[in-house]
Amino acid sequence: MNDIEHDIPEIVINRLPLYVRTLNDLKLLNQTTVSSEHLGFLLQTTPAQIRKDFSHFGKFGKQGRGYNIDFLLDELRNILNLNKTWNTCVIGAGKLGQAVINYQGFKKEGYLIKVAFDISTKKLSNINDVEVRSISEMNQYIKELNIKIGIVTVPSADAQGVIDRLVQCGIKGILNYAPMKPMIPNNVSCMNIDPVLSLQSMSYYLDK
Amino acid sequence: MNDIEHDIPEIVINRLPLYVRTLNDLKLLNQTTVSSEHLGFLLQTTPAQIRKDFSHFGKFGKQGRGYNIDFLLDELRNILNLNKTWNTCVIGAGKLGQAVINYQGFKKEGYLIKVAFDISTKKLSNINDVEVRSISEMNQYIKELNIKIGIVTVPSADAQGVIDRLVQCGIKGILNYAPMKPMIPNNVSCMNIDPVLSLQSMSYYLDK
DNA sequence: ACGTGTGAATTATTTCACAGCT
DNA sequence: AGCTGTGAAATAATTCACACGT
Repeated sequence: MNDIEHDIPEIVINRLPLYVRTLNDLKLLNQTTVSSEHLGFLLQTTPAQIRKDFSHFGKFGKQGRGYNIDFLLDELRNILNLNKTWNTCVIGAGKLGQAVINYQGFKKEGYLIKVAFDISTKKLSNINDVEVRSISEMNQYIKELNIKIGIVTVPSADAQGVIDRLVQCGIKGILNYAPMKPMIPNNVSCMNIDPVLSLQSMSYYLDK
Repeated sequence: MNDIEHDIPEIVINRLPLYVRTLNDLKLLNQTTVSSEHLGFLLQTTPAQIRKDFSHFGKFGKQGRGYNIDFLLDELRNILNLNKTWNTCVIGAGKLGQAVINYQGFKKEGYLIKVAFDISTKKLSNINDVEVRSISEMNQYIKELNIKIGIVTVPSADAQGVIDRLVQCGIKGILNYAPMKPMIPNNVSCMNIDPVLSLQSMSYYLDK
């Protein structure tokens, strides 16, 4: 390959955040360099895979010396567009939505929950400093607050409708907590979080 | 292939719960049969993949007629060991742990949270009818209550220690909410839930 | 001597395409 | 006519292995 690589496999993209996370950990331990061997050990993967993954984007290492952690981190964060903050909103202010809003892990990584929406006008209030607005005001808020990511925490039956509206509002990414597979246009990306599916996959192995 | 197939790819196992979920949805709509074509449409995958996935386990369909939903569901649920309930425990009774305990989706699918553990003796009490016990009593409770799955909701720094203890207590499956990749012996299975990783992968596509 | 970057080889996964049953 | 189950073919992903720079 020569310069800029096109159409990188999704499976590779999905591993990059793991590298970022582990490099952050190493940095906190005052490490300055790391080899693909060591990174592979920490992530229980092969050095070859790590080097191959990086090779899609450029040459980040030094032969005989490994990778400079600060440099590699910055490169990976740039590739993933993490060197900026992203404005998000939560749709569904029930128990799950409240838990998501109260979770501090998003903000820590630059994903800011700017507003929440719910159909019920009863629970219009604040959750952990996040205003809860009527779902009818979605379009206005998403545009005014430059929100690019929607976090869906409504019941399964309502999720497709909510997602359709989000897409119409110009949302570019959806994190879907509803246990269903939404239909999404292919200029919008979507990741699904369903711990029950994980438990069910796991159950296959539990009797072995 | 002939009778019982060995060593089925994990990627296949991970898709089975999606089929189960969708078949349940169809059942609620009073459908009695489904083709791989239709199931593929609902899950945005190819009919060939679905048929190939099933073929690892047997012949569940009828040529020219598709699959009987009740029959297929029962077969898939048996393969995944879902036709029973699983006892679980939650380790970490902080905000995240409380949210997990309050989430009704686990019980609905047969994953029963029988007890929670925490180091802090201050918060020893009940969360949604689930007793919170000291982490020092873990071994005793896991054995007495026949708990096979541990749901880890402690901070990242404590997770490996907790997981090591769970493994020593004979736990067979771990659902890990801590944002780290634990070291696990290979007779124990582990699935990780980290919504931040999903957002970070998604961010790659948001500028495209 | 160490460890990256990368073509080539290997292995895994998906898709094709069609014989055969209902 | 419709649709499964499955070998064969095609594509994708991983791993090997080594030339080469530090």
